[in-house]
Amino acid sequence: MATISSAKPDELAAAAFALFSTRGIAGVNMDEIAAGAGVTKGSLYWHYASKKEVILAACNLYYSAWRIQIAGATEVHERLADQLEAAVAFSVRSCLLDDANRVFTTEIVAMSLYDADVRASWTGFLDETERFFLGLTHRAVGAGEFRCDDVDRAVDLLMASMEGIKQIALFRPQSCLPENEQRTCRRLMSLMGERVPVHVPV
Amino acid sequence: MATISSAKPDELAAAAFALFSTRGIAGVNMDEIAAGAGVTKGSLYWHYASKKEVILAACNLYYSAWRIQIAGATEVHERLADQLEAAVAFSVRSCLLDDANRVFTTEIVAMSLYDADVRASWTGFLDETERFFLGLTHRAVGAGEFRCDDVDRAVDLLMASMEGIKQIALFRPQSCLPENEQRTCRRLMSLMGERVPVHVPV
DNA sequence: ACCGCGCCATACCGACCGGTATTGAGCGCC
DNA sequence: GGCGCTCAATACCGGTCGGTATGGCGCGGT
Repeated sequence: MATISSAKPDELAAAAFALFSTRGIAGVNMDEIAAGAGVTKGSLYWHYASKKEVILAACNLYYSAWRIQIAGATEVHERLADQLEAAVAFSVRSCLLDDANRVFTTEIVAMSLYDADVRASWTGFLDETERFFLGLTHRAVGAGEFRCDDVDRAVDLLMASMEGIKQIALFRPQSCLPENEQRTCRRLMSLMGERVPVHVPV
Repeated sequence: MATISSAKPDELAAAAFALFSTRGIAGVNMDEIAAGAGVTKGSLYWHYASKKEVILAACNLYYSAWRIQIAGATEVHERLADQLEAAVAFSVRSCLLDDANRVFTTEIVAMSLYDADVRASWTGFLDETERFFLGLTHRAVGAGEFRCDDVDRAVDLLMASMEGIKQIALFRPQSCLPENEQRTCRRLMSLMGERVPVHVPV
């Protein structure tokens, strides 16, 4: 058979992420993760030394997916203001509609309360997200496409609001309805600043 | 001895809350909860049928403490705008500085992912909190002390931001510094609307 | 004096789970 | 063919924890 083997750890991490994001981290044991990838626990422990390593690998998988998705959602737009709006819309959608996202991130946050490694991992992701929005907003403002008096304040509030929205959506299912999703996007954008209307030459 | 006994369940719940809020719900077992109240597990199970009942009792204790604290923080002010500002300041402070608050609520939110009873309990608390801020803001606006075009939007964003701030503070210790705490309060208030200056007769 | 009952302690069960020890199958290499 | 490496499967250990069974102790009622 001679499996190339280099992809196996990723396969295992993917199986772990799939289970974690539906049944939670504590709700899944190592036997089930192994079974999800078609192997047994003995093999799983050959690739990862502990459950925590599996969790951190699943985190990295999540971060990679996020990078790809938000890049795909924004890069289709030419104008920077549109990119910013698309990035916010993508984030809101994933907060409100993506149950896997909510389950996984909530568990990771809870785990960060006690585990410094997991906390460091998530801190890195938060930093990356913040840099993304800061950079995009600054560029949109610099290009004269968006008006925002205090970009740092705006992005800070945006980040907090999005985390809060994701959390509260668990308790307010009606906030996940399409019309409320759009309203949430508008509210978040109005919190950021306002678009500069395109100058249409006559 | 003949202990009055009526206070015992609350004592047990208080011991449970103290442990939950420092070491998490999953990190505390029934023996430790009982020991924290000076009894053994047998007694604990005489008062509560399951660990979940203990958890829900600890939740109710938390809600009661919140009611008392936020009432105490606001009622010292005469003007409604001041009350609103004090309520926001209290919430921010408890989000940023109160580790027990963060640990307990994060665990409850994570538990709500899978347990409908816990979720219902926390939903009730969120509703209560929202009603509190909606009512206070509406009254402040009605009394002409505060200007806010869309109270529903403002309170929605406020609730989301506060939950997000509490969560993100775990990963950004510097946001808990006093100067950043005040800045956060100002940002949240600016998100709500603006105070109407007191009319000082000359 | 006796009983019932509220309250508590002791001892224990059974299930679960992370992690390990051990063995073996396939494969490249000499 | 024999050796050694990689990777996988089986069985098992040690410990934890929620929950239960059972018995005891003191008090109030009669």
